[in-house]
Amino acid sequence: MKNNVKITRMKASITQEQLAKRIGVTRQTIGLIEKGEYNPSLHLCVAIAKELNKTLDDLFWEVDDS
Amino acid sequence: MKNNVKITRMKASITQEQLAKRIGVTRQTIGLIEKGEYNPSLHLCVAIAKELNKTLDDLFWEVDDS
DNA sequence: CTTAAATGTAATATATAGTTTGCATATGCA
DNA sequence: TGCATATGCAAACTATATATTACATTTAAG
Repeated sequence: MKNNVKITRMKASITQEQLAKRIGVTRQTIGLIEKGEYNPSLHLCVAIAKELNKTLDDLFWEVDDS
Repeated sequence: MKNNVKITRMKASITQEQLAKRIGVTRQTIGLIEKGEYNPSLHLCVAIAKELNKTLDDLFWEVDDS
């Protein structure tokens, strides 16, 4: 479950807590998603993408470690 | 939870059951996702997209009824 | 060296995604 | 008419995403 949430959030200069609050979810949930330890719901993925002005593909599609 | 799974699957000329089996999920799950009554996991969305040779955005991003 | 903010992590609880089974209905074909 | 395939639907069950609470760790600022 590798994804680009962490790097995108940091580029936007907001904290996990700020992102979580705007989406209506817990800080822990954001943390676990960024760590790749969660398999988030589509709803959540869409909410995160919209809040970060990205699309699903930007954040969650074929992400490679590099 | 509107999406393009049903129309894409039908264009590919496969049944719900075939798609489900290839993905490793139940027919009912595919049916409910197509009906928009489920909030599927990211894992599942990715599996469906790959099986249908589409991306997440193709199937699940800002889908409009028309 | 403190203090506060940001993040990691862990236990328990709750909501819901996904399974299993089974039956109903529609449609195409012999 | 009768049979097989594809889909809809519903109840009860299991697995897991997410919440809640709380504490530990890091880092920057005073």
